[in-house]
Amino acid sequence: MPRLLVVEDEPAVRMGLRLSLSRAGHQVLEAATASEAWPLVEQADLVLLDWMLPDEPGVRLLERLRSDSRYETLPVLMLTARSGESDRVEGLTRGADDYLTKPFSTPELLARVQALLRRSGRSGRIERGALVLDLERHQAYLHNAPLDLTRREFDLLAFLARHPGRVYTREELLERVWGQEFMGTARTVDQHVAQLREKLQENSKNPLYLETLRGVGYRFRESA
Amino acid sequence: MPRLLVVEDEPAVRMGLRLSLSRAGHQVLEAATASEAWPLVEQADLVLLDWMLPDEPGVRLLERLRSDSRYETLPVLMLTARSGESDRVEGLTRGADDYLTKPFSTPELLARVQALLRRSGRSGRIERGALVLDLERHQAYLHNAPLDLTRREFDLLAFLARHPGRVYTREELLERVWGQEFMGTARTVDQHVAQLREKLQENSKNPLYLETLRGVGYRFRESA
DNA sequence: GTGGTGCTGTCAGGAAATTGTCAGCTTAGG
DNA sequence: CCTAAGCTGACAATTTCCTGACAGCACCAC
Repeated sequence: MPRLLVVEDEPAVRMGLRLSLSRAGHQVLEAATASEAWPLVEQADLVLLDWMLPDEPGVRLLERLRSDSRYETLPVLMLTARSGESDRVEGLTRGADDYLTKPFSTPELLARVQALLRRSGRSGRIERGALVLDLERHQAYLHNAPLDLTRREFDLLAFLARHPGRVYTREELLERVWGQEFMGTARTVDQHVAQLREKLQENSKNPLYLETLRGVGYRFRESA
Repeated sequence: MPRLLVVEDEPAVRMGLRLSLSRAGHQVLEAATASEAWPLVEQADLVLLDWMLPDEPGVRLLERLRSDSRYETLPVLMLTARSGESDRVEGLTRGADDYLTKPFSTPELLARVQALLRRSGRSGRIERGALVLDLERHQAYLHNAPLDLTRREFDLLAFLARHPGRVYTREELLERVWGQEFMGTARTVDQHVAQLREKLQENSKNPLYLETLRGVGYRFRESA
């Protein structure tokens, strides 16, 4: 399920967006300001960004995103109350992927969101070599054969596969995949990695996908 | 273990922060004033900075940090009792990375601290000539070829490479890389330096990266 | 120079830490 | 009540880490 980050200071507008988007099957993260938004960006598949924010202009945040290699390709949909052509041009030249002028209709919003997600390839499909993860269906495929993964297994694999090469400690994984409320041991992660490795038919000593970094954590192998 | 520097003059608030943060697995350094804080900054991975301090405004300290090349990228989380928008804007424009308005909840505090630490660790890429350290991937490269470093080796190298030219005694290195709880010999450092030198293919007599300062300690060679 | 002194480089074995794996317990859902 | 998933503790297999010993070198005094 794609995660959308709504950055909008007006509570009423934000709620409206949340309702429309979550009803359409998206997961919605919210921020009222640019500074609130920044830490959440990492988890987002698409950002809906208001032009005017209390702390800094939306375009400034947009610039920061574009200058960060991690977010270069993250789709950003600008929202604005103004309908002036100049803003539109400015937003797009600064790196916004699309543009929506308030007030806008819900179908139009959803259509553009869908289009952007599809375009960015984040619509819920991660492909890493012979491994394909369909996030919408919660279904993994290996060499085009469906894999029978449990929820945790799938979530863990999807999380790691989202950022190949990046190492995550067990604690980070517990927090991000299990959730902050999880109160168990870090070794739980190992167990699920082992389970995944078996289903992915890989050897822990010579892994195709899930690498162990002794003393650090796990990472999804970078193919290139 | 990340080290957080709490700069806050109210003893009660400071204690609260210390408890919350240390319980979350962070190491906490404390300062009641800006002048107390300054010498501790060097040891910190993140600074939690109160807006108002007895000797000088927090933003002034923030400015000093930002104008020092060593601390340009050090994450700073501003704390303030005021909820006024102007302060928020001022703090962020002057270089704070995030912002928290008192009173704040512990989960929110921890979440923001986590996010900042993650971010600062990720953006970290240290390049020193043919040697590249990718902190995000926990992977070192020499002439673009990946190096197989253990955790300690990588941590030690990363620490030294972070401040080229600066000498560290064995005791300092043990404290910063191994942690305060380490109770061993200082010679342990030598062993790891030797290990690193071998993997970096360098001669201890004519080192490219890791220099010995007899009677003092080690330092990463300044290329320029 | 020469010799002494202290510091550093190096080696190898044992200690310690980390991870893989297994089996069993608990829980949620049907 | 049954099944599957999730989690944990225990143990084994590795790997990493650390230490003590010794050799070698730099620096100093003479």
